[in-house]
Amino acid sequence: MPGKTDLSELNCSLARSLDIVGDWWTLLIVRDAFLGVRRFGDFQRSLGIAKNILATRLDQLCADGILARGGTDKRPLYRLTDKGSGFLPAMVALMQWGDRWASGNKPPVIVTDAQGRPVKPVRLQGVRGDLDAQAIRFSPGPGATARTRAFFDETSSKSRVE
Amino acid sequence: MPGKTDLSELNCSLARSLDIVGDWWTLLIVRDAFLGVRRFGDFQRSLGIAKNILATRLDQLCADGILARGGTDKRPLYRLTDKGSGFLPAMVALMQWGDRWASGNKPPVIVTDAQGRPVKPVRLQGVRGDLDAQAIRFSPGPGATARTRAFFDETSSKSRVE
DNA sequence: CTGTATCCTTAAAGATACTG
DNA sequence: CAGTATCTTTAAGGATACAG
Repeated sequence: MPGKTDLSELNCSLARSLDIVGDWWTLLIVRDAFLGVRRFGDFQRSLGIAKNILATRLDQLCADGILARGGTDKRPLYRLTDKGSGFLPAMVALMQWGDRWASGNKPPVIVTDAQGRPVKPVRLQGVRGDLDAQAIRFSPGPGATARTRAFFDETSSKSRVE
Repeated sequence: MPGKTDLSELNCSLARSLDIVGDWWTLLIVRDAFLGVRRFGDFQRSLGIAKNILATRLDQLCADGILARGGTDKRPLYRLTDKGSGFLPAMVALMQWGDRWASGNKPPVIVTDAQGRPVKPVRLQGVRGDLDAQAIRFSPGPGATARTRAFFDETSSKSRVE
């Protein structure tokens, strides 16, 4: 993977997320953190990840403010920050998509509320209710670059022709 | 990246999702597809990706049933299938997380309904309303392996002690 | 237990040239 | 326009040994 693409250049919210949390191990570590894993060794055994890899990921996750170190210096605890906890909807949406579309088997993990009642499938909601892919639109936002605006102009003009 | 970790082994819904859609280019291609991009060349220019890389990703996305080829053989169109469209909640949740936590700038892309009304932040919903990270629980599902069950036993017993 | 420090290996990105 | 075919490079994973 030479010269790993600099996604931050792409001026895209998705790319910015992926830049932080968009590799396999990182996401899986976050998942484990949601499941209650706190210790270095527990992450390691749970994931079967090499120790040096885990160490760099944990460092990065702390640097990015997704995990915070607690406990003692010799025996740290890693726990989710608010930023990390805020990732829950995205993570569950990802899991649900996998359950729905990428699995012959039944889900290995069930997400419920504290009383064991099911969590509903994550949906997009507008002011008048649920929205699906046909019901939504994308448009250049306040942070859009000229390039992004040009992209939207071009894309929408094309869709008119097709 | 020698011997790219086989996530499917992990028996995790998240891992299964990541196995399919969990690399940078793939996600970004899917994003572009949601934005209305349909042509090989448009993907290429939009993403600045090498043609050989794009070709393999597009092939894989078709093989995985996320995109489907239309148009002519000489001039294919790539459009989202239902499986691909079903990824929308996850993608928007990822974008929203990036907007909220990984961005000093304002979002470059705004998601709205067809009337231009805003899409609400994606939230987890239980039977009684919104749920946050403290309000949810994970438990072994019907597809859980013995290993997964053991993991849950151990994790929950530890959290009692801490 | 929680890491560091090395070394090795290789999958995969990128560039480029070529084809129908 | 939409790829295929090579070739080269290199970032990053894995293993292992060692340290506080």
